[in-house]
Amino acid sequence: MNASRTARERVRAELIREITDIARRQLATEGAVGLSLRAVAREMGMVSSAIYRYFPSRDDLLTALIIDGYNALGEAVEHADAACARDDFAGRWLAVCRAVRTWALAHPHEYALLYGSPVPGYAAPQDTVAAAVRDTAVYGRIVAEAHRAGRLTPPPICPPPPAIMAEDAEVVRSLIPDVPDDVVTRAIVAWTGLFGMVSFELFGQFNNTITHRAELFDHNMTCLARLLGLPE
Amino acid sequence: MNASRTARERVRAELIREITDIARRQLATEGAVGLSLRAVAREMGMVSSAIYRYFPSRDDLLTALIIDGYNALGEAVEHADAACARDDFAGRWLAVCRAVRTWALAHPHEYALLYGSPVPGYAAPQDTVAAAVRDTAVYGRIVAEAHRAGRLTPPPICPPPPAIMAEDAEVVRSLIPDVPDDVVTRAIVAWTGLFGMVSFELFGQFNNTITHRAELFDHNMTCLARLLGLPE
DNA sequence: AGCGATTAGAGAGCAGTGCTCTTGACGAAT
DNA sequence: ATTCGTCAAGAGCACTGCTCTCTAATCGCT
Repeated sequence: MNASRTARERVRAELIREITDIARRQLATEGAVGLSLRAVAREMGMVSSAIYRYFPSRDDLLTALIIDGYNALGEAVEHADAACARDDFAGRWLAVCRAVRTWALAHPHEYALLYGSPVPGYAAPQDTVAAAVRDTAVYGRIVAEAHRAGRLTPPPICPPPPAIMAEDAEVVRSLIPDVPDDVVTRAIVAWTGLFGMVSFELFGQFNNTITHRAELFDHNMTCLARLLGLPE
Repeated sequence: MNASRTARERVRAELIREITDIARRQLATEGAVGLSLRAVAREMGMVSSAIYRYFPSRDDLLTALIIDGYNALGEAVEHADAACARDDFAGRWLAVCRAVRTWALAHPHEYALLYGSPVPGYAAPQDTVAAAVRDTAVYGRIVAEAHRAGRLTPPPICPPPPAIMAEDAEVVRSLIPDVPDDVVTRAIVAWTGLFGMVSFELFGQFNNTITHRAELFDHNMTCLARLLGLPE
């Protein structure tokens, strides 16, 4: 009985996989608003209403794609970090930044789904936040390890963070353990700077303006690394 | 004859204004994807097809809203800058940053239209880029004036910008005149950092994580100002 | 003042969407 | 062998952007 149940479950899981695959392909070509359940069904040779057996609504399909996207980006970031020497903290940071940019350029619509304007009326369920921190954790680990190794020497240019932010830092601390508050705030500056840069490039803010984007990206990420206090 | 022509033109302009007003209100409540020409027509007591006399397509209406948005943001930024002492460059930068954030929080959907994921299949026409640089010009002016006044003393932490970027800097130079390349690249770091921060807050990346957002924002913008080399 | 040309609005209609409900068939457990 | 839950299918609702045709009003000019 158990075997038969899993047989049914298996074909069900296979169908869900196929649906998300087709949906991801559609997302890549048409974007999030062009994602159509009917089109997915058509491509599968199903009738549209049958899809609702597997995803109760379009938003649920979007949620699945979002989680997949966070995991794909997280994986790319983890690989980039793993390929570096552990004590080359600046190199790890730059590798992580490049991995984010490369993945985003390769999957622009998925990136937009993760870091672009939220789809109105769509509230990201709690499932997504777990996947969302995957890449952030990598990069928090780099900062934390650099700090622990005594290799974090931030230039004395930032004002001390307001005391009120200690609580927030508390929440963030699970991602960047055992670092002082001012390291946390600098890390947030670098973090938002990274994604601000990638988003600007991807969302067209550099059009007609900046052409040597890879070079500028590397340079700016290095500036942020210095602000963070990463060595070299 | 001129008067009568303008009579017709006037009612036409009035209707266009009314359409964009209703559309903007709809945008504010429903978001860009919820913007419906039929709903606008319904609210105006018109039939849907009549709208097409004024906006040949939904994208054209969106374009009008985008241009209006850039101008509204630009105006807010200009006002914030104008309220500061001309030689208080750090104060002007922070005021501009706050103006962007305040405007974005007050008009989240419009901000998303300007700086969020681009609507797929929608290519921003050239008209929008002219309006888009309005706020950027303000902020480039602050940096340029600080540099000209000899008040720009960037900390020696950034590597020199790659020579290849000189051409890009050339293009940007109209917005930040008469500054060396490394000032331009630092300015881009600060610029992307500002919008990266605002976008993260608005697009939900700080949810369940950072609560004292105004304080963190001010602090981080000050860090970026120091990186830029703005005094005080 | 009146006539021809231009413009505005109304309505029907097409193709597409997300989603719901009902119907009939199949396979598994009793 | 029969009951029961699952599944695909189809019809249908309300909505979208957009195009067409037709009518009525308005404007410019003689």
